[in-house]
Amino acid sequence: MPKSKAKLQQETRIQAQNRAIILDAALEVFSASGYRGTTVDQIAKKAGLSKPNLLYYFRRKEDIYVALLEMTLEDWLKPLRVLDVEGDPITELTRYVTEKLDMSFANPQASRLFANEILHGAPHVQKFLRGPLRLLVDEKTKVINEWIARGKIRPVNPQHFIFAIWAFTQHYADFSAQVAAVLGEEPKKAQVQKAVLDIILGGLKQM
Amino acid sequence: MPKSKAKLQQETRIQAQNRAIILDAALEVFSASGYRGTTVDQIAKKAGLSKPNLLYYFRRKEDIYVALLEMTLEDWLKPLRVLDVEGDPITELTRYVTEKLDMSFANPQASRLFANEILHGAPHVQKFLRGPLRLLVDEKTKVINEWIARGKIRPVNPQHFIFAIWAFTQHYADFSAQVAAVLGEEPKKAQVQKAVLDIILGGLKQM
DNA sequence: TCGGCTCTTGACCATTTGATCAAGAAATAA
DNA sequence: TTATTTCTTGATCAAATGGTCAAGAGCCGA
Repeated sequence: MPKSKAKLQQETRIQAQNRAIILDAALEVFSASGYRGTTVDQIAKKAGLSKPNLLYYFRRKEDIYVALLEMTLEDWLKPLRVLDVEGDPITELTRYVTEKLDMSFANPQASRLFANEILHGAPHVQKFLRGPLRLLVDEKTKVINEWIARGKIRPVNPQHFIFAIWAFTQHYADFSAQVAAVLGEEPKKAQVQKAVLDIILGGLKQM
Repeated sequence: MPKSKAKLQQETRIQAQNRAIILDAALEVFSASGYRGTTVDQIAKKAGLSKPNLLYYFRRKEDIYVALLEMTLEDWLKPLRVLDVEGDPITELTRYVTEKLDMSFANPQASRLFANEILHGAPHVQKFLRGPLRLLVDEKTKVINEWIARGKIRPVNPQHFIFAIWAFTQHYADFSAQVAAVLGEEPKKAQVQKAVLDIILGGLKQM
C-alpha cells in the first residue's frame, strides 16, 4: 500500500495573498475587456507577477475567470434572499432595490463581468441560472403574489417585476459609459437612488 | 496633369450582395462572441467566402464591426424621435416601449452587439453617445417635463425614466439566457409586452 | 543549520489569428 | 471577341497568445 500522505494541502500564506492579488487584477481586466479580450499577460502585469508565476496559482486562464464568476454569484443572490413576506412590501422592496443599486455603484466591475457572461449565452453559469437562481425567483414570486393577494400592492407580474429591478439597477454599472455620456457627467448615487426607487416602486401603490 | 479619372467607384452588384452577406454573418458571430472573441475565419465561413475574399470587401476586421455598429445606431434613435409632446403621454410612451421591445425580440443580435460595445466602455461610439443620443435625450426630457407641468403624468425624473425603459426593454434581448433560464422557457412576446407596459407605465398615473 | 517543499522565472513551443500577395478566374464594357 | 476591370483563392507571414519546463531562489519546520 502506498504511503497515502493525503496531504490535503492547506493554503499557504503566500498562496492566499497571491491568489487574492491575481483575482483582483483579473476582475479589472476581464470586466473591461471580456474573456477573449483579456490576455494572461495583462493580468500578470497588473498583478505584478510573471506569467509562469501566475499560471502556478491558476493553471489555466479559464480557472481564474470561473473563480471570479463563482465569487460573484454568491453575492448576487444574497439581497433577494431576505425579501420577507411578512414585512411591508414597500420597505422590503426599497431595501432590495437599494442594495442592488449599491452593488452596482460599489462594484461595477463584478456586475459587468456577470453581464458579459450572460450576454454571451451564460456558458459557465447555466447551472446557477437554472438551479439556485430560478428556485429563489420562484420563491420570491410567491412572496410578491402573496402581497398582492393581501391587497398590499397593486397586481403586477412578479417575475417580470424582478427582471425590471435587475435590469434597471444593473444598468448603472453595465451601461455606465452610456449613462455618463447622456447625462454629461458621472451620476450621483443619492440622486440615482431616489429616481430609481421612485420609478420602480411608484406603480405599486394601491389606487 | 495626371488624367484624373476620379472613378468615384460606384458599388457593383456583386459587391452589394457580398457585403450584405458578410454583414449578416458578422452580426451573428460578433453578437454571440464579442469583438475579440470573433475571428475573421468564423465570419468568412458563415458567409461562405474565403478569408482573403472577405478581406477584399472589408480590409480589416474592425471595419466590419464598425459598419455593423453604425447600422445599429441609426435604428436605435428612430423610435424615440417621434415622441410627441402634443400626444397623450400614455399613448406616446406605450408606442415607444412597444417599439423598443419589438426590436429586442425581432433583432436581439443587434441589441447584444450594442450592449457589448457599451459594456466595454463604448470605444467606437463615444461620439454617437455624447452627440446625437444626448441631444435627443435632452429634447425628450423636455417633452416629459412638459407633460408633468401640464399635470398629465405624475412627476418622475425624465432622464432616469428613459434609462428605465432602455434597461428593461433591452433586458429581454441582452439577458435572454438568464430570462429563459429563470422562466424555464422562452418568454412569449405578447405576455412580456403586457407585463413590461404595466410595470413601466403603471407609476405614471396621477393620483 | 539543514533538507525538503514552495515559489519564481527566462526560455521556449505550438497554435491561432489578422493580414498580405501574386496569380488566375470571372464578369463586363468596347 | 477582346481588353480591362473586378473578383477569388492557395500559400504564406509576422505577431500574439495560452501554456510548459527545467532550473534556481526562497521559505520554513525539525
